[in-house]
Amino acid sequence: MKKPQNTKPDGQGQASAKPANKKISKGQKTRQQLIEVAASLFQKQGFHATGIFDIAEAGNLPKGSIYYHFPGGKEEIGAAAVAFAGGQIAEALEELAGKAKDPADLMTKAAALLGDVLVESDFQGGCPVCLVALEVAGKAEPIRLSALEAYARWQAIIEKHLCRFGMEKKKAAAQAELAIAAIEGALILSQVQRSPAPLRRLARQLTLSLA
Amino acid sequence: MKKPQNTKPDGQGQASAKPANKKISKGQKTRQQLIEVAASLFQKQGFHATGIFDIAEAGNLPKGSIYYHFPGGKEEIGAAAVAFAGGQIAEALEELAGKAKDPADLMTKAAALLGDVLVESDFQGGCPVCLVALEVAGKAEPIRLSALEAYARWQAIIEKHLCRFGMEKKKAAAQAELAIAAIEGALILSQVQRSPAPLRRLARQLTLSLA
DNA sequence: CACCTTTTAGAACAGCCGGTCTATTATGGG
DNA sequence: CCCATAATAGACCGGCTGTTCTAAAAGGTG
Repeated sequence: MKKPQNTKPDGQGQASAKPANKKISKGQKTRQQLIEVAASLFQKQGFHATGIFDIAEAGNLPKGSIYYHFPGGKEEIGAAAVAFAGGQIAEALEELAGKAKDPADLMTKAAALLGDVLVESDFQGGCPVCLVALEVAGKAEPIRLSALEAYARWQAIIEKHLCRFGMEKKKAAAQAELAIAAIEGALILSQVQRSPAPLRRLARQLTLSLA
Repeated sequence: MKKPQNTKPDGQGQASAKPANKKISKGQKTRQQLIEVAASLFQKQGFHATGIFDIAEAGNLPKGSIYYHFPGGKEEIGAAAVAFAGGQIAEALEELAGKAKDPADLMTKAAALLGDVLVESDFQGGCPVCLVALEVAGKAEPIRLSALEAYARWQAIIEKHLCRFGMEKKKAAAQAELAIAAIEGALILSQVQRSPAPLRRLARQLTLSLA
């Protein structure tokens, strides 16, 4: 985790002079693609087991070029990937929350979704936010912050949903936090057991405490 | 993860001929010590971020000697460390279960214990079982099995405790699984938030669903 | 087309990692 | 006290890692 500095694309570069942002300069597109493949790799293999080379290869780029898009190195990629993955899950959760007919339904559907992803990936696709955040705990603040935001957002979505079905705000917040923790934990159990059963059972059990 | 082979201490060596097991051959003691320091390092830094050298150093041994005690290399150390850490937590849990005046009390005390460990380690000491297991998911079966056993044991302890307080077996099993998942998840939230609050709130919330 | 910027290519590097090997030193039963 | 064995010491290796650097190509605007 050194501190390199390139002929910088400004990180999120808003202020280039001449041939700049009409829409999204090719570089931003490449950067986004790299974030996506990185998120996928981190989810399956974890942060430390995924090399810069792996990410570059998956993005069809020589590994040296990675540092053009991410001057901050692996840490910057990690933070971006966690933020992206967290956002993806938030979006999925929001969609489910919109369609669910009640909180119990939401829990069941969310657990089912995570279980499906897990099974389809041969139990490699757990929660990327959790895995990466724990791996670098205390060593990469930007990554922690990305994870923090992801969890807050998920919790807010569930909390809002609970409120919508008549739960008072205070209780909803606590229940939402329990739901996030329980699902996260059940995902781990499912991964370790190589079975979606824990996730399924948890949804049922969580539902009971919601009644 | 290669497959080395030494002039073997038989892994758990029961069958040496001449100068063998009166009590615990010094080697077994060293091995145990290595497992303990490895477990501690894995808990704080994770599996991949912890080098063989780190473990050797912490055990006051040159790194080459590690392979005398663990012919299976890092994977064997990992499996042993996870099993050990899992056992330690199980023992602590059993002690708490013995002293707790009811299930709610057990949850509260368990969460408090984990929270204390977390805070004292500057939020580096999460759950080693979870972290290591996720890091090597799909790549080191022995480690997965160690984690599996740990979770099963924890769950059994809680289940038994719930039964002791009058819950029917089936429901107790489901509640115990929820408790494990929720605590595990809350530990992650606490670590990411750098605050023991999630763990504390979860214990309260879990208690409600127990009533 | 000319020209400056953005972006990619790919080599190079120092350092570390897991693992192996052999020589040496403790250990402890006979 | 002897001697086989257990255990430690420490050098060594090939390979990989994150990172840096410079040169070339692509891109797009005037």
